[in-house]
Amino acid sequence: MNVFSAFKAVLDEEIEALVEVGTLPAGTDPARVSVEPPRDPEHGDLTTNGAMVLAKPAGLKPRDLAESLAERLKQREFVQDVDIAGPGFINLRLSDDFWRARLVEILAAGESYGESTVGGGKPVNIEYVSANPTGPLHVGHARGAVVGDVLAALLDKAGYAVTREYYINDAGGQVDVLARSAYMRYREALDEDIGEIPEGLYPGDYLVPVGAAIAARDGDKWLTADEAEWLPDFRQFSVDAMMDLIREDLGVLNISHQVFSSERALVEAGGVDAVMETLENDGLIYVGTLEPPKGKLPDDWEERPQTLFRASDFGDDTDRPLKKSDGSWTYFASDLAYHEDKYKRGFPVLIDVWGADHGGYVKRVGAGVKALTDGEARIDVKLCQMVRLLEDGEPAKMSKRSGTFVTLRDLVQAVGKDVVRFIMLTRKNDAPLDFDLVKVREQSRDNPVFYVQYAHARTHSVARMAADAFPDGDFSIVALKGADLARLTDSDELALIKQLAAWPRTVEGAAEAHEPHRLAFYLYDLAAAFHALWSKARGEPGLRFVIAEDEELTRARMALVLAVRTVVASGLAVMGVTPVDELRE
RNA sequence: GCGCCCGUAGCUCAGCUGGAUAGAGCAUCGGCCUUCUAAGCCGAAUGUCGCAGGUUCGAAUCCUGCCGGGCGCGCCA
Repeated sequence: MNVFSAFKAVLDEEIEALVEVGTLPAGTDPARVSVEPPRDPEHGDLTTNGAMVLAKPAGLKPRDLAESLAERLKQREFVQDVDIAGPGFINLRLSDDFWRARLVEILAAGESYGESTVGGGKPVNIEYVSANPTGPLHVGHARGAVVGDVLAALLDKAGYAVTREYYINDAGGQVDVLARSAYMRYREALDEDIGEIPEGLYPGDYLVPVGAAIAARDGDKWLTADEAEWLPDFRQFSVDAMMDLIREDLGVLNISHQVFSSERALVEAGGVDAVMETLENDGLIYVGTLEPPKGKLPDDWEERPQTLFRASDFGDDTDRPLKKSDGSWTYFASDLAYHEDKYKRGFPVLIDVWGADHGGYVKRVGAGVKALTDGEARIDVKLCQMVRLLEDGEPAKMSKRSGTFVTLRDLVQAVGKDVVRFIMLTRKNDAPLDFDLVKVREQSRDNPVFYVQYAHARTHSVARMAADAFPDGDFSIVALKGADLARLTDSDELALIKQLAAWPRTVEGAAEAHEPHRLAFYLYDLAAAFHALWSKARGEPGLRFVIAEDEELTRARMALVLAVRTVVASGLAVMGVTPVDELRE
């Protein structure tokens, strides 16, 4: 239950009632009215701006309208207290029993707590990673991979029908380079001395087994053949091999896409031609000459007419080329076809996760999607900034030979899947991220992964204490749902419950905003509150979770502890991080 | 030159789509271990939310213009 939207519904009923009695005019629209947690908990549990938002169109003073609403809200179930503050905020305080009932709800729901139906089963396509199939994934890809994957899980939890997709860029020139590079390795596998891999080809030794595999399959039949004969075959073979490699890389992060779309397949099936024809018929394609970019002119600039898409009619800064000088489609052309294809496959919401270096591309794709779907589809591009690898504050110098980069696999091997997944979400996607390989192994509050895991482990530690203190006690979740929760009376205990009850709202908010990093911040704050309560008992032994002489009180507090465990586990599950039961070695 | 992103405490960053007195970690200072794991907790101090206008009952948040940083800028993907 999202407490805030639940009470928004209550408020809407009262607004409607005021319309019926004539206090508010007919047609009053409560859409802009919000119910949220106040910034200062002293103000209550919930606050609404309703009186301020609705007063003006109704010709009322905000505080007068607030009075009318407050009178009605006071009558509602669970509302303990209502007051009006500042320019017209209505602050609600809910009964302690209402909050205690959230614990039962949490324990009953288990890890599914926080699931929501706001998505309404709406299909969402999220495309992420989509690295060129020319080699293993590196650290930069890891961020987009995690952001995309967790956003997908988040949307799923919020009730959307999510499809995880990977676009294989296998139609451009770079896969020909890949094929030629594999050919070198093929010759090498047949005992030819190839020397250094020539400039412009991929030197990585991950292509050695590819060359060897082709040699094993085909023998020396390609050695004397012209490039035109062997290239398509080598290209397909090595792209497939690279995609296997990439799938394995993603596997170490526990990421798997449901759909892999091939650019080449799209082009060969005539998908691009079809879309271009559509645009042509709509009068959105013409041959023209673009202005050279102002300021720094490219060295080889020469004016020439091009086939252009009228992107500037749809919000882009300029029109965009669709054909290369050799007559083949530009990447943009096939990307238009690809996005239209996604829309036609039934996705009104498209999310793309890209590296920030592709930022200049966002507008033109948005323009294309707008043109091709009559503005029906919504596209949101999440740009991921750089990841800086550090070692204790200094730029990391993880073993890298010249010409290679730190691979995703190296990173996961160094710190583990869970750490990579968590750390990648400790910043907004559009903020640069420092990933300190030393710090993430520290066991301190400075390391959010540890801190949150410690909270989860501590719930188990406390449970062991309880079992020791009451060898015959039943502290199972089923039993604890029946605990006498009225024994939870400390203000910090109740504050912690309220924080737990904010989880469904956090899920919905993060999902709607497409901001998975909010989960990491929520969990960190929740962990801090739990640790604080635990520590408070150090000074006040009566607050300890386990009270040896009072089993019923212990049971009530264990219900709270298990609820904390449940919500932390629920959050980590969305993040794809495995919770630990114990940290001590 | 143009576009996009960013500018919040000494440092690193949040700020829940416009709400009340702007928050957290690190660092600094002061407390707290015969312990439910001090791998931590509590408290103090810290601000021209880059600058200037505007919209609004209300702006770190939206609009405009500057300043500063990053990324990108026709036939790479």
